[in-house]
Amino acid sequence: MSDGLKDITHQTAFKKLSAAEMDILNQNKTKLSYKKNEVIIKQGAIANNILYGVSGLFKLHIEGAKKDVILTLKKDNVFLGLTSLYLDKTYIYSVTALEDCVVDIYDKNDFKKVLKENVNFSNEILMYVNHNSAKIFRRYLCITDKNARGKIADMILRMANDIYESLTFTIALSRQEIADFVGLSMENTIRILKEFETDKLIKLDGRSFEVLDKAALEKISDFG
Amino acid sequence: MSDGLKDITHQTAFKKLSAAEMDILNQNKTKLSYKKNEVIIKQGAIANNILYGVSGLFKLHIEGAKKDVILTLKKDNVFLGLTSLYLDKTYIYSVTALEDCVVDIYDKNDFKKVLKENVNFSNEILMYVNHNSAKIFRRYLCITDKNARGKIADMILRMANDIYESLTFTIALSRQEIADFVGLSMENTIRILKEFETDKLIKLDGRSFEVLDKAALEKISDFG
DNA sequence: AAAAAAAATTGATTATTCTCAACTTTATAG
DNA sequence: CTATAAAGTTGAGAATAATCAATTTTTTTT
Repeated sequence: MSDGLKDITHQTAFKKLSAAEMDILNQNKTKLSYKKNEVIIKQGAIANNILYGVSGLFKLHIEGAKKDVILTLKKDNVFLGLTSLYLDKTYIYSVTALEDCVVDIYDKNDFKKVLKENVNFSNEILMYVNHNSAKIFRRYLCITDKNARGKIADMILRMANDIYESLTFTIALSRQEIADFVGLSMENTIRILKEFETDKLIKLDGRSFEVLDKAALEKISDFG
Repeated sequence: MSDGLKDITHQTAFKKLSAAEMDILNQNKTKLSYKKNEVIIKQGAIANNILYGVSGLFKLHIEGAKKDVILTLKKDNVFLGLTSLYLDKTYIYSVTALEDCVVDIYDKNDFKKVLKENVNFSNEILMYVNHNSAKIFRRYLCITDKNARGKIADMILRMANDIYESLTFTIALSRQEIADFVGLSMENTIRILKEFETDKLIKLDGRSFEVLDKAALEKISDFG
């Protein structure tokens, strides 16, 4: 189940930069703190910035006609909003803080300037964007190929393996957000979670999760 | 409905290269023809190459546990397999010819070499990968947010607007492939197509489609 | 051109998931 | 610490989509 889904940190990109190039990035840099549930990037807003998540947990999501769809979660030391680098005038997804967090905000044009100067930096960024694509491809497969139980099992494993890196974790997502993440109704999501608990696959207490039978969850994720 | 989903051609990337850099790419280049339905890139194979689709129509798809999931279709003058550039040892999706086609095959290491040398080329490639991400995000939203009728309406509009650029077209996909594209069962896919025909939204004759009421399809796509 | 195979279609049934409504628990505000 | 709001839970019924089976049409092969 660890098909390279864990986010790679983006710290190494900055190491490719000279002092002068860092100065270009830093001249218009702002550091901001956001509280839990605050919107950091608003879908549809003019994309003037590239953000770097210094600490915290981030939710990337698109507001659909009927649902809010969570594309992915991202931890600290990752770029946010890279997709709008060359492409769009506006951000194509929103980013919301799932925990209190700190974000460095760079000017997009400064960013582009450095990208045009430093090929190693550029290639590093290319690698991250590549990585994001691969991640979303796998998410796409998951949501299309799996039934509801498989989706929930996959979500639990992803949280344990990639986000919290522990079989015991307190999830930052509400039940509604879990539903938005897996693309199911909240009621169905809750029912399946309870079912997993009854079957002794997990232990639940509000938002605290404990994976009791990882092998069984993997089986459900793979074949469900 | 034209939210920048139409593929941008990748021709301009080559214009950024010097003669010497083109030589690097061309030294190990092969030009191959594929017949309709031939597999060009096989998911899971060692990713030694970057491909450039010269002519034809390409299907990018992932073989899931139960279903074959079509990620996207691509026309001529686009790179194929870029996602495996820095990331994976193996291709994460398959590419199959939907029409007879011609493909230039580049060595991945030559490609990387040029990327490391030429920042303009690198930025151009970054733009394409960006663009692909945006496309798949929208597909992800579509498949999660829309009901079956909405998905089919969206598919028809995508074909008309982005792939065939005409309200009248002969689709290269079988009914099963249309189902794989929208993530529905083949039977349900057929039923909804027939329903649209009965409702005078489209005219169907085997694989030939004619969009009769685009506005209505857009409404179904947006609200369905 | 006939036979065989593949693809497309249709109907009936089953399974899955969603929606709605009521209710309980937890969190927040005064 | 009570009142109020928000989040989480449960059950019943409706809606949606999948599956299975049979049949027709189209395509390919001989």
